[in-house]
Amino acid sequence: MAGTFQSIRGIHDGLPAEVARWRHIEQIARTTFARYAVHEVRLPVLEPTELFVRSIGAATDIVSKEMYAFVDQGNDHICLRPEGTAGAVRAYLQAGLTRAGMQRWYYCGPMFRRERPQKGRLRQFQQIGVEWFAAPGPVSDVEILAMAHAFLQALELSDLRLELNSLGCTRCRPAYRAQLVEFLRQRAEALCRTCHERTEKNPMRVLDCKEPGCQQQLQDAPEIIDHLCSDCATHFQQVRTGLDALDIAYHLNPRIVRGLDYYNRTAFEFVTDRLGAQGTVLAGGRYDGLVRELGGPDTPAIGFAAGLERLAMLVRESSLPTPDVAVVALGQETLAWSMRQAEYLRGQGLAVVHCGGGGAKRQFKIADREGARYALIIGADEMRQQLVTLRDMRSGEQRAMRIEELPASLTT
RNA sequence: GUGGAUGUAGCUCAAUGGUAGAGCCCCGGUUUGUGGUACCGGUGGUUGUGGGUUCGAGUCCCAUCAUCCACCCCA
Repeated sequence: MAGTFQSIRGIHDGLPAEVARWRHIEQIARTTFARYAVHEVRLPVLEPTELFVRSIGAATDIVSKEMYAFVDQGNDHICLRPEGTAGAVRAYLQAGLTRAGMQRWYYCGPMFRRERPQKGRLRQFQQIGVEWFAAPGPVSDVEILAMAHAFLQALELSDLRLELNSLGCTRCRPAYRAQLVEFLRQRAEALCRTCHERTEKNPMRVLDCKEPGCQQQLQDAPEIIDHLCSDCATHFQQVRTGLDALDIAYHLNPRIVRGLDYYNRTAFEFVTDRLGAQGTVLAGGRYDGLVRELGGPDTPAIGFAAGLERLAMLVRESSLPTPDVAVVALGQETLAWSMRQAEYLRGQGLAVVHCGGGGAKRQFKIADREGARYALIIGADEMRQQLVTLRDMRSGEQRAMRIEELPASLTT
């Protein structure tokens, strides 16, 4: 269509068929999360830019080149949120909830990252996110994983696998990191160009490089799992024991690296092979240091985010609800009365469309296309007798009745 | 940000450099009170956009925009 407006690149419309799928997923999230006593929050889409610089990390791709950040008319530096966790922590602190005990939150809403679009990657996308604050022990890790698992199960998503890792903490990670960098530098010759950059910027990323040549070099690379401090090792072991107790299968993947700086200890991803290169459908982990980093007290926390559009690509076709009744008004003089009957039925809780009057054939075609279960035929004859004719659009059976009888006669 | 593929009717797609077509959808008719089948007819296009080459461009060239796929990154 030349000359018409187009949505911004990578920002798509949610049309009815797609939204039906989203609603289905959201509804399952709500019912699943409710069983874990998790409560919904609705947080701003606009946040101070600095919030993400401080939380996600200035060096990350998200902050350094993907944020929709701008200066507004009042000279404030604000941005469209690229993810949900930082805003949730900000709200948690702003509301003074640090002494209110464990907070279990979920949210659903749009996030924004200015990336190159591709399958499963949009510039505006929706996340269903969960954040638990003041959630210290491995029990929280296990339970939030169990909840994510239950959510995906309820969606009847098959061939998803859970990959699990521990990223260590500020005590054990630096030493490991130094050891890894040392290892990588020794092999720098054999590594690809991007891995050279990663060695300096984010060495753990080198581990999941897709170059076969790099992977070959990395076979005996040191893995964080083997270098956890005793607290982290114990924590991780307890998480694994808990998952086993709940019969939740997982693969240890020592090479999972969470992209955002604030993660520590437990990191996890639910992954599918059905989505091409963007196979992570739900991912998260522990971020014990973030609340403090943003000015609050030491507060252990854990969370995850699921990509709504990615989930929607995996969920089987969901159909739009169709009307119960389509009103066919025959003859100009019946129009007003027919609209009153339609309103009456809507008042009785039925979904009703009016076919707009005019030719009978045209209106029945509309009733058919709308997928209405019944047609309600109102002609001059019916109106004179204060009756309506109900036609079953599948069987073709018709029956005249008073409008008040109609709702009860549909119950089958 | 890098690379590759693709843009023709609402949709899916045709058209050796020589008058832009089909199927589906839509609208109408055969049936002025009966849909989903059938038959008949009809609407609908600056060929994504802007340049260039040519007597002539949907077709060749350049640029640009968008979509898709991959890298990168991530949900």
